[in-house]
Amino acid sequence: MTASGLRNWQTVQEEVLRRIQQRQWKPGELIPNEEDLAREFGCARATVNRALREIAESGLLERRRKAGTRVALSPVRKATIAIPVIRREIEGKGLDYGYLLLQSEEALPPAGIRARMNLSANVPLLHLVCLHMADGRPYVFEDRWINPAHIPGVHAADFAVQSPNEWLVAHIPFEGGDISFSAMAAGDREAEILACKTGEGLFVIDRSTWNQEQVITSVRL
Amino acid sequence: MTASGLRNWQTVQEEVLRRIQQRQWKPGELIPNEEDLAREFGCARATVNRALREIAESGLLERRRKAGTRVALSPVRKATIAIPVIRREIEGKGLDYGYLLLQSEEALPPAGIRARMNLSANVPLLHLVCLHMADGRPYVFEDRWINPAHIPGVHAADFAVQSPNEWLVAHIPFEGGDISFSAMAAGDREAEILACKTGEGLFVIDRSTWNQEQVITSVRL
DNA sequence: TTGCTTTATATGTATAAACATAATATCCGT
DNA sequence: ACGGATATTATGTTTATACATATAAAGCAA
Repeated sequence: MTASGLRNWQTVQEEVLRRIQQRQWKPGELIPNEEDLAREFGCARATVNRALREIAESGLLERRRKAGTRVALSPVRKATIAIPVIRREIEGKGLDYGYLLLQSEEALPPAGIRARMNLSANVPLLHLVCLHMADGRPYVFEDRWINPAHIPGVHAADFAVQSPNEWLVAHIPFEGGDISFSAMAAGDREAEILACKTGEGLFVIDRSTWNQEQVITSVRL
Repeated sequence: MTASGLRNWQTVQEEVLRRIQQRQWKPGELIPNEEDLAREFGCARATVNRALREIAESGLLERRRKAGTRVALSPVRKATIAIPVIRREIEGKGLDYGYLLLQSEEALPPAGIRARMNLSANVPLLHLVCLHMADGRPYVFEDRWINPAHIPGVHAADFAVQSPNEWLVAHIPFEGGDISFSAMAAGDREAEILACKTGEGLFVIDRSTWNQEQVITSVRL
C-alpha cells in the first residue's frame, strides 16, 4: 500500500476507513496529521481534510485542533433516518394511499401537550385526528395539536382533503424539530381505530416542531 | 439585506436557510447559481458551495449539475440519532450501571436469524442473552447472536464481565450496520426478565452489523 | 507546587484558478 | 417532427496559498 494514486477525497476516505477497520490505526490512537497524509497520498491537504472531516462527522474519528485526529474509542453509532411524508412512504411501497379525517376541533390541550408546547394559559389549539391507510388498511394514526396563533392560514385549510402533514410541509417554512421514539401497547381506542388487537405493540413517534407550533404524532408501524 | 458581509460558509448557510424559511425562495423554485450568490454575498464560490452542499445533504435543497439548485418540494426530514454504548447511556443519566449475563451457549439459530444473517447451513452461533441495569432496575435486554467463525478471539472473551456490546466495540473493526425499530408487546418471558407487566409496550431495536457477523438486539426503553 | 503567559502546532476556513462531470439545450440532418 | 451529435452551463472537485483558531505544551513567576 502506501499507494501513490489516492487523488480524490473519496478514495482517501476509503483508504482511511480501511486502515481503521483493519486496525492499522487502532481505537484511541492518534493518526498522522493532514499534512503527512497528504504527502503520503500524493494529494493536497484540503483533500485529506475533506475526507477526514466527513469521517469525523460520522463519529468514527475525533478531531481537535492542535491535538490531532484519533480513532474514536467508542464510536457512537449514528444512524440517519429519513422521515418521509406518509403518503410517499405508502406509495413508495406500491400501495394505495387513503386518508381519513376523523376529528377536527378547537380544544384545550391536555397538560402533557401543553407542557411540551410550552404554553402558559388556557390557549385553545386545533386538534386533528386522522388516519392514513395503505391499500384500505389502517396504517398510521395521527394525533396532532396545532397552535393556530402561530400558523396563519390554518383555518382556511381543508384537512378533510389534504392531510395536515402535507399541508404543513407545503405551507409552513419550518426547520428544527425534536423527535422521540417509544413503544406502547395499544389501548382500546387505538386498537379499534387501527384494527389491531388490544395490547398489540405500537410504535410511537412524538414529534415536536419548534417553529412555534408543536406536533404530536402517534404512528403505528 | 443582500448584505455584503457574509464571508464564512456558516453565515452564508444561515442566510440561505432564512430565505428558504421566509419563502423568499419557495419550494420547488430554482435559486441563483453559486457564482451569482458568491458575488452577492461577497465571498468565493467554494464558500457558497460548502454552505449549499451541507443543506443539500440535509435534504432541504436539491442540486443537479447543469440544472441548478432548487428548494426541495417535499423535504424528507432526516434525523440522525445516536446509538450510544448502553453503559454510557446509563451512566450519562447519572445512574449506576449493572450488567448480568443470563445465558451463553453455542446453538443453532432460529430460521429468522439465519435468514437475516444469510447463513446457508446448520452453522452453530454463539447465543448471548444479557441484561443491562440502571440503578439495579432492568433497563435493556439484549439478545445477540454472533458468528464465531468471523470473530476471531470471541471464545477467549469473558462475557460475564464485559458486555458483548463493549467487547465487540473494543475488539472488532466494524463499519456499516443496519438498524430497524419496531414495537412489540412484552411476552411472558420478557415481562419476567424486565420486571414489567405482560403486554406492556416494548421498544425493539434490531441491529445487524454486516462486517460478517450479525447482531440482534432487543432493547426496551 | 500552582497558576498565568507565551509559543508551537494541527485543524479549520477562505480564496482563486483550473479542470472534471453531468445533463440540459441547441443545432442539424434526415 | 424526430433522433442524435454538439455546445453550453451549473455543480463537483482539486490545488496552492494564506490566514484563523483552538489548545496542548512549554516556560515562567509567585
